[in-house]
Amino acid sequence: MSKADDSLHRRPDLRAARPVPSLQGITEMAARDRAYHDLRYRILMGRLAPGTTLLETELAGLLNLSRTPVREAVIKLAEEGLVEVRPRHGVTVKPLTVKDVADILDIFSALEVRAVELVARIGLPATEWRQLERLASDMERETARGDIAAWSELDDEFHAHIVALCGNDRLQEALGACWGQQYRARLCIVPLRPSPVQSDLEHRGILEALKLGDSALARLRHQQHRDRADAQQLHLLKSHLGTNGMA
Amino acid sequence: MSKADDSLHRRPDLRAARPVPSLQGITEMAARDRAYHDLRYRILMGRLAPGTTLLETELAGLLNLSRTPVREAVIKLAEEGLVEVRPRHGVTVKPLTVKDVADILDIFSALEVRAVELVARIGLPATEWRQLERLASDMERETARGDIAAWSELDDEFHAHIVALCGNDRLQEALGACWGQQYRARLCIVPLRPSPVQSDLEHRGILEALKLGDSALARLRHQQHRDRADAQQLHLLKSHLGTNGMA
DNA sequence: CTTCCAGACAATGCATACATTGATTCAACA
DNA sequence: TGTTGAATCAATGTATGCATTGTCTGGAAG
Repeated sequence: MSKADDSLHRRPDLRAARPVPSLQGITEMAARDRAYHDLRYRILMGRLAPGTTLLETELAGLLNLSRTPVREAVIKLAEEGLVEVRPRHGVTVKPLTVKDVADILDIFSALEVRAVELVARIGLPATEWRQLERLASDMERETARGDIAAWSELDDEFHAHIVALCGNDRLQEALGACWGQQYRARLCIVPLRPSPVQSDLEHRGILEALKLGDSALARLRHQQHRDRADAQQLHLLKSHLGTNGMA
Repeated sequence: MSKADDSLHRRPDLRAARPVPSLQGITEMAARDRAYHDLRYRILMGRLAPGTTLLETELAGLLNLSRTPVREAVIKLAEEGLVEVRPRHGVTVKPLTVKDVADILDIFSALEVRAVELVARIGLPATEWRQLERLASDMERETARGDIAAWSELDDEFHAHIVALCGNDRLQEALGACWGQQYRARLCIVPLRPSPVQSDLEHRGILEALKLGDSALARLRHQQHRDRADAQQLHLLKSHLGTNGMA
């Protein structure tokens, strides 16, 4: 049995829940994964703009690899919904329409609400609860300072941390995939966001429900949190970008 | 624009929601997809028993293909959770533990409830409603006749049909993946199932809520339906198979 | 007898070669 | 001038070859 296997079930693995781009230690990975992470990173960060079309050969050249691992990476990205492969036209970085984001958020929301419900049912270890409290406080501090970007990072971490405790690896992984898809949309509305006072309040409410172990309450509160936050996100997207494709 | 593209948004595509194994027209597919569908079929139908381990080369020989398309198919199956690849030990058909099934059903349930809610919100076209009514009636007939297998098929179709109307392709696709994963578990408890009178009643209730366009009611009823049905399925699995891996 | 090390072997991961097939262009005919 | 057809070309999908690397076995030493 490998080390990776048993470590998987001891501490919550944040990376699985938070596929926020990161390229550390990318050199020691297999070529296929390097290609995957590299391309994903470029797409999510906007360095590969939506609509960009490249041939498999060009991608291989770009990454200094042969077509085989690049191809496998591209297939994975396509299944994840980040690119589209049209058999003789190359792979295109998918633009996200508002409808796309709405669809993604629908899935994301349904899954995350369930995850929170599960966490409440399992019960939140004291250590984790303290960590989450700390994150909530940090967010409130950033709200006060008006640093929305920092707040947003912490928000990601907060949600991911809860999800990582749900005990359902598949659920966590599915959420990771959704996360990646909505990341670009999230990025581009960060500067437009109003002060997240309401979210901070709701986070406290969710934490309280989790601490109580009241799964129905946690479920309800998180559902409301997401409904409101998603509606806001969609509203911002719609009003500032029209309904066409975008980053 | 290709034919497949616009047809996708006209009529509900049941295949996407119902990845029930089927191998028709498999000869005219690309090798990669042939490999994928063929292997998936064999796994889901139990012709490749859980625990079976094969080398890439052996699989290629089995399907009369080279390693490349087989490899891509295997990667897809692995992402879907049906097989596990251990780098120098071959690919193993994953056994499903009760915990696995519980995890899968958790996701499935969360997503399907959301899908039903969406359908209620969108509104159910009269044509579709009539189709669903017909399916419900057919199920009731099978219940009366005591043909659980036939009932189960219809139940699949009923659920898939509703999901296909939710207007969220990604959601539908995600449900398809879950479906595949729980299929084996479902298969092996079919003969153990009690008469599904309760499900028939609940189906009527869901249809009613859908007809009314009451999304909250639809959501509630479907949630209850799934909770009960899933619990029953898990109970049957647990009591008749122990907690170890199985088909 | 058990454990550790070294060497051989074989499966995979990557690279590359090849064939298929669809797109594009140019020309001819209506 | 517009449309249709064929021919060429190039990108992908598949096959195969090669090198890396992990595993397993056998032997020796503690």
